[in-house]
Amino acid sequence: MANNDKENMLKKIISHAKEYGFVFPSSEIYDGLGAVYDYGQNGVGLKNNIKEYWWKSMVQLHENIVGIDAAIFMHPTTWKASGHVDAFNDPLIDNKDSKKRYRADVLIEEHITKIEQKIKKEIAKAAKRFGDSFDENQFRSTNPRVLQYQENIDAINQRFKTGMANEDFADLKALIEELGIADPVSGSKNWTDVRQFNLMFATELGSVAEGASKIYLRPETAQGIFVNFLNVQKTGRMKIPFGIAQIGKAFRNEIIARQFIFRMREFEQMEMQFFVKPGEELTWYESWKERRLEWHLALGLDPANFRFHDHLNLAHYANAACDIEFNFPMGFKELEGIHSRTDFDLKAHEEYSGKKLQFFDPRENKRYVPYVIETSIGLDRMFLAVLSSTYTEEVLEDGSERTVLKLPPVLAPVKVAILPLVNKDGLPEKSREILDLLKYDFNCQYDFKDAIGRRYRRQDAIGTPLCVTVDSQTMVDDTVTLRHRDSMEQERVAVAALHAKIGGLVTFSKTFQRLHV
RNA sequence: GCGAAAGUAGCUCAGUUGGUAGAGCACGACCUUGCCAAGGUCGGGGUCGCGGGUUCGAAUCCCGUCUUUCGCUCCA
Repeated sequence: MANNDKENMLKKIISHAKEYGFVFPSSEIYDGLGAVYDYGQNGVGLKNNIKEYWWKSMVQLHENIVGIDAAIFMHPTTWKASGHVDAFNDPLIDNKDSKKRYRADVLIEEHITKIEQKIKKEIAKAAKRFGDSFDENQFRSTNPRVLQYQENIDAINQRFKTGMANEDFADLKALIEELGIADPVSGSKNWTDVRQFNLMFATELGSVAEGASKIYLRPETAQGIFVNFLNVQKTGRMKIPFGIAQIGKAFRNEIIARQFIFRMREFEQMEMQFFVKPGEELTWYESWKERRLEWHLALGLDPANFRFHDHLNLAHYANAACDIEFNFPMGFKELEGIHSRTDFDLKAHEEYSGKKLQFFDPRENKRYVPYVIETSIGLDRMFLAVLSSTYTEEVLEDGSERTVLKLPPVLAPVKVAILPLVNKDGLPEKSREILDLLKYDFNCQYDFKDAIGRRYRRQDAIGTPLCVTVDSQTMVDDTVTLRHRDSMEQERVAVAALHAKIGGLVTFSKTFQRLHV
């Protein structure tokens, strides 16, 4: 029941997002493209505001954090150093009956091992029979059964290696079928095709004729920061501890990418790598954990929707790691990761590039590779978190319903709607005057169509926090009604006071004051 | 990739045993009017996901395919 409600909630949010121009399926007129989405006219506003909130809170509010914007393409060796090339190059095969997934190369290697065990058995038997006079090498080269086995192994091995080298997955599958390899769990021989599971999208740089080199679309933005560590540290005269922030796209060829914009093949990350003195990393790790949660809560989102999840199985590069999880419509899922990455990345880049990536500490007269605390938040996930937790269906006192996005005002794509009560008697002209007063500082929308109540509801649906309504009294005393989205309350405000009043409600300053920096 | 469900107008859906594709909302124009959606008149919009097959005739039956959602699986 609860699951059904949640499922329906996600569906409602998806259709609301589409209906009101927040998120569209990519290339929808061609039936869409799996796990790729486009942000619409309101979505881009919300997304940009989330970026701005993050960027300013990092770069503008911290003297020791600076930003960069690294290219999506990077030198191929980057991904060797980071471990991405080797870690994700496995040919995979699924058993259709047991639904288990295996590495095709491992299945074949295991099969070879089995044959080798048969040879060992033969040798053991013969050794028993011949006693001290037994010569293993001679036995191996003369015994017809062992020779047969060995020939078999050599044939398989050759075909296996050729198949792997040429990435001939069809032949690897044929080999598995010919050898009669069965699923170790179910005994089934009902296999799918062999597929390469490579998380990175590859393309060619330069012309093929000149010997094109394979380059990848970055699967994470972090490496762009690590390879620029020295550039930024030297040119910015940065002293440890300091951070480098970056917002940018990353690409992962997920086999299964689902759940709306939660897991996409093209997504955007907001990352900050904080470089610290070795030994101090865990203190900074704790500090950033708290500060990142604070950043979320400062928006006024319900604290019950957030929780920490500490990693028990740490990745090879980390000595502490946790997620900030958010209560999405699909349940609590990772929104942001905070990782103590040690000196793994910088050390790896030192090794592969041959360049020293170290910081010289003049006070201690010592040089060291800094340790790194990473905070990495998925922008699209943040977008979904904000959208899903602020989507509200309300029943009003008179029994009517309204759908309202209770977006934090700083994030709302439209800050103010300017609405002439009637489309005559000089009200449209007056409304446009007021629009000109506000539009340079706030994203405004002008709407004269339909009854005023309906126009309020339309603004509610896209999360506009404020509506300015121009009526006949405005023509007399130069005041307007200011209508508040969440309470639906109205107040009379002088046109001259409007700009300051709105500014106090929709700009970042108040939100920033809740941050400890 | 496996399994399940779905695909008809921008949205939500109806469409009888196979017989000329509909409604409400939304959208546009005009009229009326105005402080919390759904007054009036007129209008635009769909080769029913796509491709085959059966049939005199297919949105409807059959096969294939694509896409989406959910579960399994995966997620440095």
